[in-house]
Parts: sequence; C-alpha cells; structure tokens
Amino acid sequence: MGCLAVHTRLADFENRCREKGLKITHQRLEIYRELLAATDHPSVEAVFQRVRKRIPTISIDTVYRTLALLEQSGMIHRIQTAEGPARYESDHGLHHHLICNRCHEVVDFNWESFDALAPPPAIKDWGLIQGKNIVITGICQQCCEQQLK
Amino acid sequence: MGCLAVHTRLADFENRCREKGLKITHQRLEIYRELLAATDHPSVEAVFQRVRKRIPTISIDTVYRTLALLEQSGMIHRIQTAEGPARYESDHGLHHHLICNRCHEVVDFNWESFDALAPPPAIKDWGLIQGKNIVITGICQQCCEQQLK
DNA sequence: ATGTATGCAAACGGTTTGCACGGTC
DNA sequence: GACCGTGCAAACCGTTTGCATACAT
Repeated sequence: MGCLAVHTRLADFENRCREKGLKITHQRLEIYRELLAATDHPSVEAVFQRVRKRIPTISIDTVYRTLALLEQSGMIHRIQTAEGPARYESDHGLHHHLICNRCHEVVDFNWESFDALAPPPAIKDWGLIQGKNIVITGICQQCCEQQLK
Repeated sequence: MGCLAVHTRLADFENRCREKGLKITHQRLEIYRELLAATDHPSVEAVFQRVRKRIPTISIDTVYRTLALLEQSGMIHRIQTAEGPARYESDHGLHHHLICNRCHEVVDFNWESFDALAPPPAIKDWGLIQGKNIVITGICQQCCEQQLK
C-alpha cells in the first residue's frame, strides 16, 4: 500500500482523475504528491506551505478545493478530528488514529482484532456505511513529560 | 446511567461543581438540565435556543463557555464530529456514534464485543488515553430513501 | 473552442476574547 | 465584600464563495 513507488501512485492518480473527468493540473498533482510524501496528517495550511515551495503562485483556496475534491473522489481521507482545522492523509491502508489533545499530533496505529470484528447488529438497518474509524484521544508521551516540568 | 431521576443527576451535578470550586449558577443548571433531557446530541446553538425559553436573557457566549467548562470537568462529552459545529451529550454510559453525512443526525449504538477487546499493544507507550471512540459515518436510511426520489 | 480550474478578494459561520456589570459564595 | 460568571460587542480563524482570467482537453 504505502510501499508502492511514488511515480506509480501518481500514475494511478492521473488515471483516476481521467476516469472521473477531472482535469490533471499542475496544482492537483503537486498537492497529491505532497500528501503521498507526508506522514504527519497535514492541515490545509500545512499542505499549502509545502506546495508553495514548488508552485509559489498557488493560492490556499485551490488547496481547500482540491483536498475537498479528492476526498469526495475517495482518493484521500479527511481525519476525524473534532477540534481545530481539517487534516488529511493519503489513502494508505486500513488503520486508526491516536490524537494528542495538547499538541494535536496524529499517529497511525493498527488493530487487527478490531478490524476482524463483525459489525454489531444494531447498525445493520441504519443506512449506508461509508467510514468506520476508531479515534483514541489523550495526551501523548512527550506532552505528558512536558507537563511534569 | 441514563435511567436515574433528573433531580438526582442535578444534585450530583451540584456536588461535582462544589468539589471543583465552580459556582452553581442559574445558567449552568439550565444548560446541564437541557443536556440531560436531550437525546439528539445538540449543537451549542440548539442548546442556546432551548435554554433561552427558560432564561430569555442568556447569551450564546455563556453556552459556549459553560459547555467547554463542563466538558473539561468530564461532566459532559463533546462528540467526535469532524465537520460542522461542535455537538455535546450528557455522560450516559459507554456507547458509540453513527453520524449521517447528509442530515448530520447522530445516533448512539452499543458494541459490547468491541468494548471487551483488549487495547492493541501499539498504543501502550503512546501516553495517557482519555477517550476511545468508534465513529461510523455514512448516509442514514431516511436520507438514502430521499436520495432515490 | 469549450468548459473547468485557478487566483483574488470579500463574505461567511462558528467560536473566542476583553471588558464592565451582576450574582454567588 | 471578594471574586467568579455573565452579557455585550468586537475580533478571530478556518473555510467558502463570486467573479474574471488562465489553462487542460
């Protein structure tokens, strides 16, 4: 998943755009590339700052529009963060998130025994399921230590 | 949990406020009472509109401040909603949430086999865990039907 | 040539804040 | 009486939108 070469994933990206009739622009490619490279679940602002190094004239509106578009197309994911600005990640396999309430760092983790669990009967007749996330919140180790000082 | 009489829960509330040195005001009592009565995970605005019927002079700032305060004190919970305004619920036992991406309705559900699961080893050394939520998102039955029309 | 995507700037909605007054303890 | 909590108004931040231009197809 996350181990495919970047150029392969960019080629996939272009194909999926064509399938959906989305134009392949300079800006979209760089935004997607930046998200592929990122491991820190960046905010819109963070993606903007990074892409700006390659495309100094890009506007943050375009980053907002592009990230929303790619999320609607299922090519990237928006993280379930309750507070603060929206954060995104590329689609890199099944995993869940740990979120620090103090520094807002987001860390991936795996939980195979959960993934294997059958969905509870209660949700069967609710409707169409699109996302199933576990979000664990708390204070990360680093922030815990800083607090003691 | 949710089955205790309202006056008992309000008495508990007053006690917990005293323990924490929080003043027991008219506004705080009514905001908490409204959240106890609610089953729809109301937004700040919704709580404001309801409490306003009893206290017409209340301001929405107070509702914001009170809900944030009660959440920090662990007396109520803020729901993990990624998009849109913050939503709250009273502390009424272990459960999880279904969220409709179209109408934004939030529904509680239980998942005992998940609750019984041992936490994955990966999170052991992360830090202090405060919340462990499952958020299932999608389109509720009602919205699915409306879409077909 | 067509129509979508972009950049700019202005508007927007939810939320937070500074301040003086009012209420609780 | 001391001090926290409140209401008011203004500021704030992330995000969205209308518009004219630029670009991909």
